Amino acid sequence: MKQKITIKTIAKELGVSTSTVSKALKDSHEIGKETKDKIQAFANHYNYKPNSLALQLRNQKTKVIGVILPKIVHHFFSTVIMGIEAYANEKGYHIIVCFSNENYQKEVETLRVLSNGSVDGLIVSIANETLENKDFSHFTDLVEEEIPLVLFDRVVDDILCDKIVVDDVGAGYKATKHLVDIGCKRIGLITTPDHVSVGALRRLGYEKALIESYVKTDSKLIIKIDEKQDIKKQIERLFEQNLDGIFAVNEIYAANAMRIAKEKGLNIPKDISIIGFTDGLISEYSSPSITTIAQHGFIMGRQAVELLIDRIENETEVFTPKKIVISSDLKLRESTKTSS
Amino acid sequence: MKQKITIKTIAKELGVSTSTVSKALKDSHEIGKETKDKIQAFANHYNYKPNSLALQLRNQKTKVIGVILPKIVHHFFSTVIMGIEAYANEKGYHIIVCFSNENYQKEVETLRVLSNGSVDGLIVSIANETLENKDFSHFTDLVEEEIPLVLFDRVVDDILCDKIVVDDVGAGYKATKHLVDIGCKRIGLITTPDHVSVGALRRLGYEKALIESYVKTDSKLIIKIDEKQDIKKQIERLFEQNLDGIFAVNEIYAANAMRIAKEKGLNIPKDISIIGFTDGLISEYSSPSITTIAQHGFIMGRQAVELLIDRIENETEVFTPKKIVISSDLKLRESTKTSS
DNA sequence: TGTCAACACGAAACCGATTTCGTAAATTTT
DNA sequence: AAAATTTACGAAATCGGTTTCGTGTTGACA
Repeated sequence: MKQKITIKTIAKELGVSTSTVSKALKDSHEIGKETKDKIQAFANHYNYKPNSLALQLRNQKTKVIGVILPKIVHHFFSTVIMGIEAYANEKGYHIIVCFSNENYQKEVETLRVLSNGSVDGLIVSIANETLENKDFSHFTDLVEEEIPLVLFDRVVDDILCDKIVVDDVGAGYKATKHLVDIGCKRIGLITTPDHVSVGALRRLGYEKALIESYVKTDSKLIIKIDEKQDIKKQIERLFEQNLDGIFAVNEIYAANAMRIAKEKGLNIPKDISIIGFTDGLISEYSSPSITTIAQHGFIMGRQAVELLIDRIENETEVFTPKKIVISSDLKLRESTKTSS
Repeated sequence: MKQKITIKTIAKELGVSTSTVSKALKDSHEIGKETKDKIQAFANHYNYKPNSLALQLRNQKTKVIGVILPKIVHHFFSTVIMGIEAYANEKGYHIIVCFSNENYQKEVETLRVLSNGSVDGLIVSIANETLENKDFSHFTDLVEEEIPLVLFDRVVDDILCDKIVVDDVGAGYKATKHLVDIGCKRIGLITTPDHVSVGALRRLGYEKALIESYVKTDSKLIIKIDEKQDIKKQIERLFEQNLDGIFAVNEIYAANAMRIAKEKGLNIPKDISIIGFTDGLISEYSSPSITTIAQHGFIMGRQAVELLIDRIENETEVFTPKKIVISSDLKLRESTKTSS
């Protein structure tokens, strides 16, 4: 890189002190008009830009927010990023995005690297592996250091910090209830292993809806996907059961289920109704398009960063962790019957 | 945030100088074993982490790469990010991701903010608006300052820097040629306005394939989508023509085309074959699944960052801009006939 | 016992800014 | 004309590290 022009360069070149340059560039009244003009013209001509590292060091704040996501090739998470970035920018912050790739070690490492002054605060959605092995000390350490932290979507109660979550129970309930309402009697659930909290919560909603509607729950109708194995094969086993409705806790599962149903010659939605989760492009563009729970990722991201910036800028307040629940809507499309 | 523990704190607490602490923590031979142990134990106990801003300032490098994308809720771009992040991490770099949202002003602003020392180099895919109004001075300024810059996918020749592109002409040719080969006679093209270079290039490939196969090109078969208006309506107009094949320059256009074809009662692929671009989830999960040009975003990202880090770490070399062309493959699926 | 090297550590400069405080010169006040 | 005040600028500290260059204390050797 070319030798950057600094305040020192300008000072030497114009035969003044660095303090004079600094003040002149800030249009301070302390500096005479002539000197000011001279300095400003010079700086302008050579396209001087103050070194942000120096400023960050001096001001003890970076105006940068760290974001750690389990993955990015995923409609929900990329939508959340958009929400975060939009509001962050509005407030003069930038975001540095990292990915844990659902990997515990990488999450620990990334957290370590980002928590050494590079960022003013962090927004994180926890990696699956971490949720599985239940070791959250890297997060509690962070809380200990009082580094502002907001968790979203995948959260755990043990970590004392602000949280933004979807009303997963409510969403699971809404979806299942709708299936019941349109006349489904045997509703399958395609979910994640129990350690993924969102999956477990959505299942709770599913069960609640069934119980409330006096529909028998049947563990044979519930299938927990192990993502390390072939997803489609696992879902196929669900179709050995007699089904007239499916609630899948994400888009991919729903799309897979739909494909299998078609392969089996079932008509969607006449023979079987399907509801997914996450209102992504698959749901929108597949045919039939998939009725789904819309998660409002953009709003979640925005809320998360709003909360975080509030923490960063109002440190003085006593700390009482907030938990914001974002409600989610059922978006009716073609994969569900319109009524019984 | 809690008062961070610094080298100064440790020095004062243990009654030594900061230089001693610094050296002790680096296990320098200059420091006696006893002192070293004492300092290391103390630092360890209080979980001392060197302030990265201070180091970056001193070393005059940040080990951070800035990435500016037009959008993120997009399979191709998020895949590219993965590729960038993976290799960057391997090399000890972090990435700070920003979005132009296809907006010229935001691109200028973001570039300005990132080029003041926060990053060692930049990877950018140019915003549509910028391509349209053809003002690239914010990029040429960057080149002027000799800040390492790599452009990918959406590039322009006027900017003298490294570039990673897809072989868009070749890809367009491949797709169209395949349609011809399976017997399509009237092949529609759904593309972008001309200022989007990738769209224009893919069209070139399309035309080349047709000419080569002695198929008449017909401008009525080519439709340029204005994304500010309703996409589906625009594509519907294409169906007023007699068609037996469609090449769409992205997934969304292809999915829309497929939906319209279905609505018109056409059988895919019997009545009409469709090929898309970008191997995203839509192509994979729609039914029929869409034959598509796979862009290898991960590889592109990786190549881009490889090139960039090479530039960053070997500044001494004379600068001759490289242009790497990533070839793309046709991924056959269900939306095209298997043969004529 | 004087000399020299090795050892263990500290002072100070540096990275690029900001900001407080001090001060010479100019101007105003009395 | 002496005193007070304003003007216009510079010196130096600071942010949190690293690194070069001393330097005082040992111990070994002649």
